[in-house]
Amino acid sequence: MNQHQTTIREPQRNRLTGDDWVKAGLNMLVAEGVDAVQITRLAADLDVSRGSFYWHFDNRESLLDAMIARWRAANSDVMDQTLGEAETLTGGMLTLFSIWVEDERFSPLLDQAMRAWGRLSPTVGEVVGEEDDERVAAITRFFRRMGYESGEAMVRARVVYYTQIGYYALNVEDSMTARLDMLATYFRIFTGREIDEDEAAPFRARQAERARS
Amino acid sequence: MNQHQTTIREPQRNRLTGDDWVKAGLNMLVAEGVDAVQITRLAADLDVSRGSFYWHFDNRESLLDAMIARWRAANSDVMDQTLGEAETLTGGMLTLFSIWVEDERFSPLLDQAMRAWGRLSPTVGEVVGEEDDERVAAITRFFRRMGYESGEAMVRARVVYYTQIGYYALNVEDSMTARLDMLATYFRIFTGREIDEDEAAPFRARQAERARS
DNA sequence: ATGTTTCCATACAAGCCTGTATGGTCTGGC
DNA sequence: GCCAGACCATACAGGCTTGTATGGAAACAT
Repeated sequence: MNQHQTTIREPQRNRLTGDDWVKAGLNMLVAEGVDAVQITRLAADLDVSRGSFYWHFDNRESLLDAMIARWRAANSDVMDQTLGEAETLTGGMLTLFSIWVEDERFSPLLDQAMRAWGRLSPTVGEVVGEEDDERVAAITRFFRRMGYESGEAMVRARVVYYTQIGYYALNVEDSMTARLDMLATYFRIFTGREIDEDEAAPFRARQAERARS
Repeated sequence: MNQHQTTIREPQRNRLTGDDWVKAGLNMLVAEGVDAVQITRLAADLDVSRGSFYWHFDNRESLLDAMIARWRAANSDVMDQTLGEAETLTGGMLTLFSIWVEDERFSPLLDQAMRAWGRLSPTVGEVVGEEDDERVAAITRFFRRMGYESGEAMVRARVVYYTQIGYYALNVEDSMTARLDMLATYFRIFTGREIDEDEAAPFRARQAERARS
């Protein structure tokens, strides 16, 4: 700890940081959309007055900008890093499935909310689009490493990623057992090959366990 | 354009029906989301005063209800009817692709807007969910007719439909030639079989023609 | 042509949200 | 102890939207 220099103070118990407002904003974005991200409502949620907000931010616009930056920073390279370690086709695909259901850095709900926002805001749409492109590129590289021809790798990456997006866009809710029953079929469609059940066994066990808690 | 000496009584045929307001509402929904569907803004678009609106509708809520009903009615059974006529696997898949790009009854943009709305409104979400289920069921029946086993037919239907949804959710924009280049690959992934190029030739020609206009 | 119905314009009263202005309170360094 | 700065509360002005009330004009029947 520094002694004579001014140090960055720890957030006080009762006081807020700018990031608290950003997190509250993202929560509100997920729950009710951008238009519901209002200073008045966030202040009520945080149990504080609007006066606090205008100390941390210039205006509502700057809060929205901070929310965008936070999402982008949290998501960047997650898929690329995770997929980069995959050594087998089955392992990589299971990793891909896992990201959406159990990776802490990934939030499908926030993803969806950002996408809905991006549909109406060109600047947000651009950020989301870049992120999407990076993810598809990461999956494409994975398929290439697994020996797929360039064009096919790209189309397969798209089908996999778009299906995931569509899955959440449609708010599909089927049970974990139903999902695991379809696992081999999804794998066959996505890859054109058969899943390695020996390698999939731990994944199945882990997901079944997760479903119980 | 003064109107001082005008005894030329124009027919004033610009009177509106309730459906005009509904259509304007849907346009606004697509362009800027539900929260932008405001009586004041629609009145400005229709070049009329808000007084008109409150003659056709009780309040904003009833307009939104009418918008939902109109979307549902326009979409109902479209996919089922169109796919029901398909005799071959290639024919059916091409029909499926066509619906999204050239069927007048189908509007992917409105679809997307309704989905974004449904994310925030439970009642709308339920309507959209029912429509989605019907469409997936229609595609599943098609795959079954083409000889796929029941479980596989359902999963393939999902992959096809979710991919379409994801495709639009991501605002993908690639050229028609690029799309046609990937056609055979998409077909192979979706169906697990090879496309009948003889049957696909007219489709390719028609799409290439559409791209020029 | 005349009265009734249909459709629209205008004015007004609420309510909500933003941004600013200003003053209060808590915290840490000196 | 005291002071400066970080943090927050309160009050106010301006803008925008909804819904209602009410009068007027066009269309249509009789």
